[in-house]
Amino acid sequence: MTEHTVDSADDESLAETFWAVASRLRRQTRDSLAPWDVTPSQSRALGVLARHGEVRPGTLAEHLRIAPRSATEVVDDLQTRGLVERRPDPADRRATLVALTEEGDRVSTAIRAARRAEADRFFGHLNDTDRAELVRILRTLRG
Amino acid sequence: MTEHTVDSADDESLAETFWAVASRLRRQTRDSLAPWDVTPSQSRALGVLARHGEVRPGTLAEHLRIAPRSATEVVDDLQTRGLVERRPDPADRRATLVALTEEGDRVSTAIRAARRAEADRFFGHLNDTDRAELVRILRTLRG
DNA sequence: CCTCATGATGAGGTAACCTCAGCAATTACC
DNA sequence: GGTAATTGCTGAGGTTACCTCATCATGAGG
Repeated sequence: MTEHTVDSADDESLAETFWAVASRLRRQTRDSLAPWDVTPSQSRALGVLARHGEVRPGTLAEHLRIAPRSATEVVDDLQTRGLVERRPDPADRRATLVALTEEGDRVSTAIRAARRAEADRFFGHLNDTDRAELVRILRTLRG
Repeated sequence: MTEHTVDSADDESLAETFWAVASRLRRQTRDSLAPWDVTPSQSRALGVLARHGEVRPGTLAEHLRIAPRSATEVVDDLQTRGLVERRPDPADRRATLVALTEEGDRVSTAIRAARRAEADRFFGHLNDTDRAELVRILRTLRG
């Protein structure tokens, strides 16, 4: 009875295995983000902002591949935490621009480092070849 | 402006790519399950029941790698849909056994086929070698 | 029997999405 | 230059899939 009681090799294989990995990664990510009180989806948004500078919510949504309405939500959360601010888009008065605050910038840098460390820990069990293979295959699947 | 505006190669790479794939797969799975009005997590539970026969909620939880309380929930849902039934465990009067009903059995068989087809469609872009590689690597990561 | 562990579930909560409806500003077209 | 359609954002409200904590019954060991 010491056995793990986890579906293993007998299984629906690919999809099932994929999800098992996904949920392990999700938990680990959540934990590694805990020090900043930032959720995974918020951290993804911070990443986009750090990479692209100020963007409109709709653009953010495209980058994150979520519905525009959902981006509004993430921005709301980040704003209450003081990590981003909204300002009017001078080019279109319907639109808003979302930008990192100074603290948002600091936090996003810290998180970037932490995420890198975490990814190393998670994917570090793989040797370089396997890691490269994995990226390549996943890129194919991403579509 | 026809461009996809999607973070591509410039990226946090592995983890990000992984999640992009995950969400594509999630959507597709959801859609492919629609004909039976069954959610992904329910279908996973059905799969376990089909493979292992009647089990206690707690055991189901272990197989699905979720908290026991959450298994109760999935079982509730499946029960309202008439796909599983609960019966007392003759060996322990605290416990309950969850088993597929006849319809649950039929549905789970159908779903198994559909999921296989769907997985083929999704992972079918890969050649056999890549598919094998992917399984192997994911198994390493699953822990 | 008395205590402690275990199995299930009620209560209540969270993250991360979604759709649909509505308002405001812009653009397209005659 | 005036109406019509479109675009950008957000309120309202919903869903899925989880979670923890508390409770209650039963079981197992001393």
